[in-house]
Amino acid sequence: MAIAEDTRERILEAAAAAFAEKGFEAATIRDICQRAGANLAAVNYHFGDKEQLYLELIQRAHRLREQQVPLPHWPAGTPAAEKLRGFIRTTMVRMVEDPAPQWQMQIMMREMFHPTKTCQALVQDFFRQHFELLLSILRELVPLESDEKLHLIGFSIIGQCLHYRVARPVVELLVGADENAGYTADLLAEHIADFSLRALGVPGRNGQPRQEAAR
Amino acid sequence: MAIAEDTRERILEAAAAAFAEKGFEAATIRDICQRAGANLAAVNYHFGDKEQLYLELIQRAHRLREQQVPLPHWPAGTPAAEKLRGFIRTTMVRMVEDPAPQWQMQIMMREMFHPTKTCQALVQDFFRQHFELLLSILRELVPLESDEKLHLIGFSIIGQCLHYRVARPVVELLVGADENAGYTADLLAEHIADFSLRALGVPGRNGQPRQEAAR
DNA sequence: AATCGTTTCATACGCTTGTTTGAATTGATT
DNA sequence: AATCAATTCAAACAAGCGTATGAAACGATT
Repeated sequence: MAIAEDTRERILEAAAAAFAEKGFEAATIRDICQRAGANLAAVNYHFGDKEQLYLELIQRAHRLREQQVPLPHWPAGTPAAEKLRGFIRTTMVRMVEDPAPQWQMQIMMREMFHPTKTCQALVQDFFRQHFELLLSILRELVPLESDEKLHLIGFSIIGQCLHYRVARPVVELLVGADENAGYTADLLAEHIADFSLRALGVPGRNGQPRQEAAR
Repeated sequence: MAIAEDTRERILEAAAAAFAEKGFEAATIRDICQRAGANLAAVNYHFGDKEQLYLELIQRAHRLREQQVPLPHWPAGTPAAEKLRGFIRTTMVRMVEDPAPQWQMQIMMREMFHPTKTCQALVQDFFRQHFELLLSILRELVPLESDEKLHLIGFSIIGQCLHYRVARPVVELLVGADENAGYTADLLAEHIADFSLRALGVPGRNGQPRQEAAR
């Protein structure tokens, strides 16, 4: 019983790594079971089949995301610009950092771009949650813009963040390994926030710095 | 002879579609040959094996890109801001529009994010070319910034563009099918250019419009 | 100590994949 | 009309995949 739960857990761990690395079809049950030190038939016994194993993993990823890197929640009166900075920072931590095993975000991404019917709903509201929060901040920040314009602005911000997850190999190739190594969540988040707030015509933290700032 | 060249060509066409849709491993030779109306063994006969067929396709994509949507070239004295607008517009056309069969960009992308050793070099300088051009424009636009900062700015711009290729399913899901249908290369390019130029502190076309602009 | 439900294991089945092979077909050249 | 290289074809191959099965091993309960 205790042992059973144990191999179940080991399989989930191994599957997480495998699915994140190679995707659903490319990852093989044989590889997963070998990494988990379990028998080939273990997946069938504990989960039924490959797809249900994957489904359970997605649900787990969804749950863990919320616990480990919750979306920020601000006290009333927080300036909208500060909220945007917080939002971007949280997003970047989720994108590039490794506080929890990073297979979670990796799988959510893969699931979004190559959807599996089984868990569309789950992944959908994961992204919708983020987007709605971002929109509410933007509405506060530039109340005069139309909804359509706000959507575009939202994508401009998300696009900047996503780039460092989705195109990381390209980034490293273009700036070199050293500079790439310095791209921490904090550094990137600050740049993206500065860039975006300026684009929105919101003055920087100390009046309007920049020009001449970095060297 | 003439017939042989013909099936060779048909296979290349079919393979382009298949690889772009499903990627290298997921696309099957059987499917490709069926679409091409050729025998299963035709790939082996004309190309040797699956990988060499893929390689030939990448080379072709690389060549065609240059011909069909060349990077813009400006007369001396063109304002840097105008160059940036042109660069972004060209990029967006390559990203979302379908002037040539769009498998070309699709395959280049896939090759970048899931590299195949065989054609790293080819794909690398495809991206490097773009990036260097963008950097040269930015240097002209904000000459006071350091190279590191320029890299970040470059990624902010590319990230915004890439988003509409890489995350298009998410985009459609978040704004609905109607609004998504209105996202032409022109519309998106103009937004991204406005957004980015403002972020760089470069005044818009007519002084400093925006706020109250779109409705 | 014997029993019984739970979990592991080795093995095999059916299917799809990329690749190979040797015969059939074709179309131009002699 | 005969010949011959180039091309097509049906069929088969080994290898890998997800899944299914029935026997073995295990642990708690009687």
